[in-house]
Amino acid sequence: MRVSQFYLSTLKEAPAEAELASHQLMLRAGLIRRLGSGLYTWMPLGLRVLRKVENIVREEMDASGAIELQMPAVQPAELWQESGRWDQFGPQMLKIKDRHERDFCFGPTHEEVITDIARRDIRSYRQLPLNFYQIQTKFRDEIRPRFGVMRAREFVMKDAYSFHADKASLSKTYQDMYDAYARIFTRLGLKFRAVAADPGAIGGTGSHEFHVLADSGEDAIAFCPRSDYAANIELAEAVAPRTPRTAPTQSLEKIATPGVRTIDDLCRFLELAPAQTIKTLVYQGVEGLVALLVRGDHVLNEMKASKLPQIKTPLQPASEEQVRAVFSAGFGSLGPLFDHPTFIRRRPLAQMETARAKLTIVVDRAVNAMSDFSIGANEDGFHYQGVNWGRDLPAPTTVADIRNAVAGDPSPDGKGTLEICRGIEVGHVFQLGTKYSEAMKAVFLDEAGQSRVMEMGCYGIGVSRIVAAAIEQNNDERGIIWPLPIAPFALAIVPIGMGKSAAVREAAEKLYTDLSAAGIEVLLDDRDERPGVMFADMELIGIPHRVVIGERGLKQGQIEYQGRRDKAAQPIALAEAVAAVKSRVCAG
RNA sequence: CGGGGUGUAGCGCAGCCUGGUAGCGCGCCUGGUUUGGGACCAGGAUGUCGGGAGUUCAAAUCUCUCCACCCCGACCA
Repeated sequence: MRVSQFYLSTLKEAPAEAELASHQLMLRAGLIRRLGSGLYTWMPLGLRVLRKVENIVREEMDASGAIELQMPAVQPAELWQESGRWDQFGPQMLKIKDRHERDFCFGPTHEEVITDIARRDIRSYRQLPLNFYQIQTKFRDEIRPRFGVMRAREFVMKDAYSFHADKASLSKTYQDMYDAYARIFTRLGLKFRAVAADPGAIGGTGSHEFHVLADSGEDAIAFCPRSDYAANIELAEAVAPRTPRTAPTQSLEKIATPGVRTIDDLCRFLELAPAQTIKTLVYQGVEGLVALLVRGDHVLNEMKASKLPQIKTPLQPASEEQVRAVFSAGFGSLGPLFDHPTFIRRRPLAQMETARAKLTIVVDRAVNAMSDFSIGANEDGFHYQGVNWGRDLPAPTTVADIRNAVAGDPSPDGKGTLEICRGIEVGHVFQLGTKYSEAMKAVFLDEAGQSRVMEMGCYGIGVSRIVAAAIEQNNDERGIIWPLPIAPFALAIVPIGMGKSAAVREAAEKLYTDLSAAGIEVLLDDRDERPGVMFADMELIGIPHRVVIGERGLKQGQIEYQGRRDKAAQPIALAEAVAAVKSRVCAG
């Protein structure tokens, strides 16, 4: 490709709307242009990258035995009403009406459509298993689209859905997909990690996410460097501390803490470490309120909390009024000392009793192991210090894992200590089970002639997100550094003064022709711009390999080669240029 | 949805407080000189100052309202 016949539109300055490196670079390099919130045009250069990602995904899906099809982006409401998700999916789904006022949605996902296909087409166990996939545009009306195509509303996704006669077959395909995903992200040249994940809203049993590792990632991953344990922080088990509760050394003391509202305030006021305090978080329970006790330096895990049998779903914090009615204190001075004689002063006991009787207290494992800690006194402006379970108040009866794991926690597999890193979720595999096939009556006849519900799996890859994630992981102050497999071009030829010098022009043209014929994707910068402009552009758009041809070198029969990550250029004899460049490009 | 911020030429911004009819850099166009790291000289084009309403002799500037976009939050009591 010649630059003069292509379309490059680079920007010197990043548009103010972009914060993240990949977003800024995608705009500056002219890969994408924004149309509206979460809506992007893929410009020619960006589209080349997107297609490369798609093709790698397609090749590996095909190789794994999946079969490509394409479903409509617009889907009738009836299917979604049948699965129960028309209302359940919520405002993320873009609902539209046709001219007859019939309801449709722009598909946020395709379980319903594919299950409809399966129930119409598949009759016998002999037809199973099957794994269909498509690469297609989805629309999800995100609560807050951001970071360009990283979290866009309209985006390209590879989604696959498998159908099985039994769970064993589902497990096998699930494993096949897991392996295919590992191959895909390896081929894309990305540093990634597969992590155990929560099946979430889509439902089902087993689930893994694939994350591209990047500090700017929106997800936190807990992993153990000494084993293969890795899980999304939402799921990672926070086990009890290695050291059990120690005997009390301090005496109980009630302290006036005027104006103290947060754990930070408390620690400053009492000169304590947050790990010596307990925060009391109050939520709506199935019956009455539920107090969740988490160590001051820990973070409540909402997903774990919402799964507690005592908690009313969806997880909803108690109001200040509700809290006051039970604890006789407001936020900032709450604590668990329910049987302590100093508990509750301000209100008549009778009024308290009913609400109090219904209160449940759930204690995190780490809290259970604490001694000599500090908590709210259930009286505005007062805290207790030197509190100990079993002495000042009863030992906790309900202990559960309700917090996020943190770096330094013991690994749940017992093989070391957890570390935390951040990642961008680019793939997710689920074992759905029969959630959709049952709701939509996708059945088949087994060997015995019995009608049975199909087992299902589903497998997604965020194709457009991968482009952003790849940049997030591969860039420097000059711009993008594409991994070769997804680079829009493998090699840039930069001729210097080609308008003036016939020798430069001829050498550049010949090299362009020869290298193209050798199967290399070459971008020839034939704009006759000043060298600095061409260098800056080729670096910004991230072409992995570059050859510079100038009169200066040609006089010695030489051209220059420089890899995008190299510090300096190295001379190459013009006579051997094709072979020399080809070997470098093929080396990666 | 809550909080904060921004909207002025294609991009980045100043001007707004203190009202007098719009400017800078980059980019773009023409001509010339340049050509190994985002050139230089000369000339030039481009704005319903986000929309609407109001105040005023006069509004980019003040007031109201709507819209769009960005950031943070929507666990941390």
